[in-house]
Amino acid sequence: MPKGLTKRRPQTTARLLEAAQETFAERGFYGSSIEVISERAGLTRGAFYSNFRNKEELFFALFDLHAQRVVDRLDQAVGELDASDDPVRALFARAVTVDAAERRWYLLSTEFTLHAIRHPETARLLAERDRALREQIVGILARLFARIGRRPTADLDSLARLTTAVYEGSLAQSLVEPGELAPEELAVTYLPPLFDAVSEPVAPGEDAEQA
Amino acid sequence: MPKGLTKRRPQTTARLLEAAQETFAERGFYGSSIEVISERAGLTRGAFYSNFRNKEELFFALFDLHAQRVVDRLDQAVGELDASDDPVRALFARAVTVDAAERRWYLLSTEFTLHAIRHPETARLLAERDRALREQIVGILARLFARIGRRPTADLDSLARLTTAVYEGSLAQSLVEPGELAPEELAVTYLPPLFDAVSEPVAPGEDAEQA
DNA sequence: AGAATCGGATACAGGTCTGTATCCGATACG
DNA sequence: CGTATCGGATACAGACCTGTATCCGATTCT
Repeated sequence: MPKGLTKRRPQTTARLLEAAQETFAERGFYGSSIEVISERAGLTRGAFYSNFRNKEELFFALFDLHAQRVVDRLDQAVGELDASDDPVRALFARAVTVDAAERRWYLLSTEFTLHAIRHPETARLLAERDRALREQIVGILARLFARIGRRPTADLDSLARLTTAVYEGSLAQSLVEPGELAPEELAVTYLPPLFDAVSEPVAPGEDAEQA
Repeated sequence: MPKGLTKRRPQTTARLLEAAQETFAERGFYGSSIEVISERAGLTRGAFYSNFRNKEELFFALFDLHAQRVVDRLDQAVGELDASDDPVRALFARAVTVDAAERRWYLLSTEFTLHAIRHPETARLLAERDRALREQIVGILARLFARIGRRPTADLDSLARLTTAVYEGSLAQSLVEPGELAPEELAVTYLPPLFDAVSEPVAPGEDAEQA
């Protein structure tokens, strides 16, 4: 519950996050010292330590930002679903855009995951974050099925895992072989029929809601 | 062309490589200092710098060792191909074993690849190594097709790339979801029919060799 | 056996990074 | 307007790590 001159604070935090994003992109997680990040933000390490406990916490802040962006985009896309021929395909085509920022994030999170594998405490934190994000996605999937008048026959959590795996796997391949494969292609092509296969139409009468 | 007491040399080199493997497995590439590796080998940094220029060169030495193992295993498996119902499947089932060492190597090489992405000079060296390995594999694939009396209709280099991609992609997934998916499964299941699809039988009369 | 060389140990110089403790100007609030 | 607090800067202490230069015992070859 801080009360004081809390006006400059969010500004400073934002500048650090911005600088971190750029620095991580150029030099990776290990290669980015706290000093360089702070300098890039036009601040000193003092400011950094006043805002974050360490570099890991900084990464997690970026993680949260990114997760929010993903959820927002998916959420909005589900909300704007039209009654097209293949609504699921339309959704992925809209929501799954792999731009430069997305590629950068993939590289960073991969590096961080490898780091976490060697540091159990960090791995715990990361897994918890992953879980929370997946939970959000499960909610969106549920809304999606409701929206298209179908009921999933498969476990939504595992479906969320698969969706993520396809997306990330495709991204990895397109990084290794740039130009050979559009990163969105696998998801857009294979997920719609899959979603169809793991769900069934709801009977006309029943569409009551339950949390 | 060294002539002197070259008898202890290979011993020392081997001890350093062994220690590097263990240390990298426990602490990753970045996390392993040359000092720790040397100590683990029961030597000092002096010995290390007498045998390798730096940590990267050490990694590449491990790369060569691993590549040789892969090539040997594949090569031998092709040589011992029996006239079974599905020879390609039999080959992959034999040659593609994903043990703990293989998983460790995957983690290490992935970390190193990310490192290389940020260091163009290193990336060049890595790409060159990859190319050389792929060349070996192309040779093996050629022998394989000859052995089963078929002629490839697709570019062997791209087929080698795909094979590697399937293998590594599968490995990545099985690391993320241990127990859900046997790492060999995708390769064993999907590659045989694929190989069949990209080749045609040779006409009975013609089976002359050409380098 | 002696000379030349090799291989690894030791010592040195330099650089980088982290985290903390302290300080001081600025601001909000009474 | 004065005071308490906040936020960032500065300074400090300590830990690593790399690469090189030098040294010395051991060994091969003649």
